[in-house]
Amino acid sequence: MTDKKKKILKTALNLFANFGYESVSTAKIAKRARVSEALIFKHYRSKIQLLDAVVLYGQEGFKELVTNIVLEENPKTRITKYIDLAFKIRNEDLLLWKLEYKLRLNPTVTINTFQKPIHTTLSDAFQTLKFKNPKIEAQLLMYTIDGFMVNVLSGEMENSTKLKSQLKNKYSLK
Amino acid sequence: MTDKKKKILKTALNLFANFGYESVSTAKIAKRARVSEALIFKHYRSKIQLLDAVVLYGQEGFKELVTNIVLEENPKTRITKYIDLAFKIRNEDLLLWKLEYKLRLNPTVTINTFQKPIHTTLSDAFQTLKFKNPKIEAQLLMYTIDGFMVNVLSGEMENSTKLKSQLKNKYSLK
Amino acid sequence: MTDKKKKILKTALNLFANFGYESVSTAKIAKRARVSEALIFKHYRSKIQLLDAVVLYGQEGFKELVTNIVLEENPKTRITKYIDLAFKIRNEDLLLWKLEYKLRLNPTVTINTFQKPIHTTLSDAFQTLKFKNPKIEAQLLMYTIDGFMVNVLSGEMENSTKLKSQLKNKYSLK
Amino acid sequence: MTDKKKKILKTALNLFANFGYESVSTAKIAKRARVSEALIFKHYRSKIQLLDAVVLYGQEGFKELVTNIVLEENPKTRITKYIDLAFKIRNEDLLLWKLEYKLRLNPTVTINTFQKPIHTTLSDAFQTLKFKNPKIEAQLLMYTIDGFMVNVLSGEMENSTKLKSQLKNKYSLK
DNA sequence: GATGAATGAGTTTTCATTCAT
DNA sequence: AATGAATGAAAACTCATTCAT
Repeated sequence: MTDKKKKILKTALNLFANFGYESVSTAKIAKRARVSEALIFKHYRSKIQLLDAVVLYGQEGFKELVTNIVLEENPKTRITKYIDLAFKIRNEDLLLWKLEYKLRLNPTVTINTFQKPIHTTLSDAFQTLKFKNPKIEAQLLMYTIDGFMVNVLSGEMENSTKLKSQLKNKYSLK
Repeated sequence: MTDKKKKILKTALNLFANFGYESVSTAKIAKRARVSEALIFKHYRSKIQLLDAVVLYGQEGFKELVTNIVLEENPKTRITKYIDLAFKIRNEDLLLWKLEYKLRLNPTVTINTFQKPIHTTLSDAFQTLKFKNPKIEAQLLMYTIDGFMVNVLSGEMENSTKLKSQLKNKYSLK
Repeated sequence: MTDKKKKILKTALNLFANFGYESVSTAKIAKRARVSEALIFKHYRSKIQLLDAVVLYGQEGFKELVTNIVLEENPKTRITKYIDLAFKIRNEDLLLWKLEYKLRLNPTVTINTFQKPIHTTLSDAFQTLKFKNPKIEAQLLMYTIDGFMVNVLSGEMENSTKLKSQLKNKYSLK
Repeated sequence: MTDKKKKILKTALNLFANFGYESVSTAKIAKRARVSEALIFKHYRSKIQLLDAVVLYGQEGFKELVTNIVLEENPKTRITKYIDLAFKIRNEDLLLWKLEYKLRLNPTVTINTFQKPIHTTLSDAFQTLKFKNPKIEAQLLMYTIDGFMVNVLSGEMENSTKLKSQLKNKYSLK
């Protein structure tokens, strides 16, 4: 992957995440990435396939995070890790998350959200911890995190430390 | 408000909610509403002001729901009502919710989300019920509901009955 | 002629003269004249016919001025009157002149410029005064005035007193 | 500058000069120039900037003419050259003049009319020739030429030979 | 790999005009 | 006489995409 090809990808991620796929023209991407508009099409064939590539590239980052959770043996730690995920997004990952949630509400392109493996592994953890209805429990926790993310990503920064500890308390985590 | 003017508003709500503001052209709205494109601009001046009008029109509906919660005196019932809100969206309101959440992530236009009054009233309820950190508690509940909504609105219909009762259980509601 | 009909005419003159026929929409005229757009068409049938009416209305004013020159018996006074014409445009007539010259360069509508009678009467005056080539002489004087007008109307206010006396000097007028 | 880009410029000059900026649509220009409408905007960004470019392109031509007058040492010849300017417009320059005068009355875009340098150089000539009030004299001559131009450009072709010689006579030029 | 030139189909918006009341 | 509602056609401009080099 040449420098310019990568530059296009990163610029597209940045713009799509911040302004939405529809609001960003290929011309704008080209300008920001300091490449010709034609090059975008040489490398990615169409705007939608560029989005595809961006999403795929983003998913690389997510995969790592998910794996880290799924492979955690201790159920409490596993849940803790999941919760921590949302509360300490690395700056570089912020764009990925923004795009992810935008695409969930505006499914321009099919994305793999890793929702299912997360749900499975959390259900398993709750079951091991003898929670009633572990599947439902996992679902509810995931919703809470989703809701938190949506709010954070739309710009409202909360005092997340208190939130996190209170949430962990609910599951007797520290 | 003439029939056609209202028709434009409803059509716009429908299309904006389902496909997003950017993806819907005024031509498409006009066609679906069976009016001339020019009429949209006669009545609403610009596409963005049409969105404004749509949002305002939508908010009318929300106001009622929020009032119903805020005015509830019994704290337990108040929280229950809030939870129920998300779990039994009237079909006619579905579009409003879709648009609301789309706009939250893509703030094309400033919307009043009623988040603040809801938070205040829920905090108050939790305080009355002697919960620790009632504000945080309210916040977390709201996130859970938000997360649920996001998932529901992006098309994943869950077995919501179990979810609802489990969630209510957490707050010792029935 | 009703008040509103006249208001439309005057507003149209004002706008056409200042911004040009093409740049002024019937909507703008209606707004400024505080009448409905439809009324313009009730009274004048079309935008171009409104211009026609405006021009005709303007010509009323000109006719008077021209007559005043043509009927002047003394040749020197006649020429003097013509020169004075340009140098003391009444404020109310300014719009008429603006429109006149705009239409001369952009003949949207056929206008009667009174050029011919003026030329005839000036030629006659110069002949009486024994000028060589009185027709050409008249033509040249008319050009000078035209040029002066074009410059005045495009906003460049000159120290016209000196100009006038110098010009009159050339024809031994005072 | 590619062929098509130049073609657009020339076509625009032609149409703007003959029909006026407002009356000529970009669609018409594109059609006449046998290019896509989009290309106009690729090359010139907006209709008004196209006019800008046209004017700039035109001014190139004028600059030459003006220089030729200003650099003339002999005062009589200098004035003669100025007068001749108007009386023998090269066919290719006609469009430039039309546009120039149209824009003077309808200042859609700021144009450099070279009025000032011409006035200075003519004043100087008249002073050298011991005319009284050389500045005013220059002004009057310029008005006469302006007036002549306005009339010629609005289509009234006069027997200009006689006019020219009579005008020159006034300044004892041949 | 990279670009500048070019375009067809679309975008939002404005236009002059008509019609029912 | 006067208006508000309504429209077809056109306006300027943008879009994603192709192609020759």
